[in-house]
Amino acid sequence: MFNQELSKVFHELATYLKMEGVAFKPYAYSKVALVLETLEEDVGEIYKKEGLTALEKIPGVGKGIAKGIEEYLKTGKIKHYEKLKKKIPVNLEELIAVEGMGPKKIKVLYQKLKIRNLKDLEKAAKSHKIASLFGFEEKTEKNILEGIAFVKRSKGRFLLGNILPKVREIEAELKTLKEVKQISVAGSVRRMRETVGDVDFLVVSKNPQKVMDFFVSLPDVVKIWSKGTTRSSVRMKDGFGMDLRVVPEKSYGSALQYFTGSKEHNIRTRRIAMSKRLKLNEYGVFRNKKQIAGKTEAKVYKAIGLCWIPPEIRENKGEIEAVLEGKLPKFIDCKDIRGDLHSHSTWSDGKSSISEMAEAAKSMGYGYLGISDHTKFLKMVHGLNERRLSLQRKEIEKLNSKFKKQNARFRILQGAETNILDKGTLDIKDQALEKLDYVIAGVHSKFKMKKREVTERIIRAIKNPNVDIIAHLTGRLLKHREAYQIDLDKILRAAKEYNVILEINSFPERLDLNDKNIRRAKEAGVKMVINSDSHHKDYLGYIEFGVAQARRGWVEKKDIINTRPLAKLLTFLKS
DNA sequence: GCTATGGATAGCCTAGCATCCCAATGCTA
Repeated sequence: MFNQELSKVFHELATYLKMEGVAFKPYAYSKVALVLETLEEDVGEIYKKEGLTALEKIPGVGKGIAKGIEEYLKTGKIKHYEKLKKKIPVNLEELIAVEGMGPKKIKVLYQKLKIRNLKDLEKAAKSHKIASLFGFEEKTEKNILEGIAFVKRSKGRFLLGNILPKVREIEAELKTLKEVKQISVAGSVRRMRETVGDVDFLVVSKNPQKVMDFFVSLPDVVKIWSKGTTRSSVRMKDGFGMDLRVVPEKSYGSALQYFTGSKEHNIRTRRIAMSKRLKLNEYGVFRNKKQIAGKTEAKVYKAIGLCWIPPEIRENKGEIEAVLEGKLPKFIDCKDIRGDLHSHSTWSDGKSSISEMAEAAKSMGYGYLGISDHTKFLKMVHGLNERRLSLQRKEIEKLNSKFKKQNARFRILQGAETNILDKGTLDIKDQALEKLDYVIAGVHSKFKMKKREVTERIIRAIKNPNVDIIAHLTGRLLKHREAYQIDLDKILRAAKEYNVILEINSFPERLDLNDKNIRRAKEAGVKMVINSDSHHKDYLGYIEFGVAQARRGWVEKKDIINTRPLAKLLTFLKS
C-alpha cells in the first residue's frame, strides 16, 4: 500500500512550497495528501491496472500529480520533492509538531542557525540564539521551548486510534498460522489507554520457532531487537515496538492477567492472593507449590476470590473494592450505541456527503445520525451561516423522506457545531438554532485564556437554552496541544443544573472528555454523549475509542444519551 | 497544480490573533 507514504510526501511537498512562498500549489498538494489518506484502493494497484489516466480520476489528482505518483511508484522517489528537501534538509515532521512552528520559521531557523531537528531547536532556544534573530524575540523563544517540552512529554507514545487497527491486522495474520493455538494482545492496548507505549502479544503454541520466524519477518518490521523461542521483540516502521511472548497453555490466563496490567492493579491482586496464603504470578495461582489456576483469566480471578474484571478498568481505582462488594457496574458496550450526534459533511469540512454519511451510519446498524457541521465563525472550513443551515435542512428533509419511503428505520438529525465566542455567546442567531434538532457548542478559538475566563465562557454557553451538548470540553489534542485550564467542578455543576450534555469525543487525537473527567462527570450525575466527530464516512467507526474511554470512566449505558432509541432521544433533547 | 468553464484562463485558502515592530508576517482554526 503506497497511499500513506505518498500522502506524507505530498504533505511535506506542500510545506516546502509554502517555504518558497509559492501560492496555491501547496493547497493542491495538501488536498491530494488528504484524499490519499482515506483512499480505499491502493494507488499502486490503480496504476498497475489502468495507468496514468486512472490516477487522474482520483479527486485532486491531475496531470502533474499523476506523473508524480507514477514517478514514485517506479523509482521510490519524486525528484521535485527530493530537490526541495535537499535545499532545506530538516526533519519536517518533528519540527512542525512544535506548536507555533510553521514553514517560514523552519526555513529561517535552518538558514540562519542550521536547525535540522528538535534537538537543534531546543539547544538554540536554550542558549537564546533564536531571540536575537530578526523576526524572533524572547516570547517566540519561550513559546518554542514550551512547545518542545510538550512534544517531548508525549514522545514515545502512540495514539491508540493509530495503533489499534494495525494491531488487529497483525493479530489476524498471526491467527492464520496453524501453529498459533491462542492469541491475545495485552498491555495498555488491551486496557484501551488513550496512548500506547508498545504492543504485547501473548501466544500459546506448540511450535514457537515457526511463530517467531513469522513474527520477526512481518512486512513492517524494521528492527529485530531480540528473537528467541519464548520472547521476541521488534520495532515497526511507524516507530512503535512489539513484543511477542509464547506461554504454556496452563499459564495463558495468568500471563494475560500479568501482562495486561496495570502495574497498580497487579500489585493489588498479588496482595490479595498473599492474604489468602496464595501466590499469584505470570505462571499461575499457586497454593504452596501446586498450581490451582492459570489457564484462563476468569479462573485466576476466581481463585483469589474476585471475579473477572474488564481490562479497561484495571487501574486500581476502586475496581477491586467494587468486585468485593459485588457492586461492579455493567459497563457500556459498543453495541449499546444507537446513533452518532457529531459528524460533518461536505457542507463544511467533511469529506463525505450527507447521504454517504447517512448510508454508512445506517449500515452500522444505527437508528440515527446527527449532521453537525461547523458554523460561520470558522471561515476556513466553510462554516455554515443561518441561510445555509436552512438550505441544509431541506437536503436533510429530502433524504429523510426517502428513508421513510424505503421503510428504513433511520433518520438524519440536523445539528450544528457552533462556536463559543470569547465572551460565551454563540456565532449563530437563536432563531436559527431553535430550528435545529439539537445544538452543539464548542470552543475553537482563543485557547490561551485564563482558567476563570474560559470557565465563565463555557458556563455562559451552557446557560444558553438552545445548547444541548458541549463538545470536546478541554480542547486538548493528544501529542499536539495541551488542554486549556478549566474549573471542571464548576462546569459539571452548571451542566447538571441546566441539563446540558457533555461530549465524549471519540476522535483519536481528542478523546475529550478523557477517562478521568468522564468518571467525574458520571459521579456528578451529568449525562454524556459519545460522538465520533467524523469528517469522513469511514471514521464513524472511531466511536469505539470513545466507548472505550467511557468504559475506563466507569460509564453505564444509562449515562449515555445516544444509547437511547430515536424517539426517546428526541424527547430527552426537547426536555 | 487542480477544477470548471469553454477550449485558454480564472479562481482557489480566509480571517483572527499573536508577535514583532509599530505595518507586516506567520500560524492556526
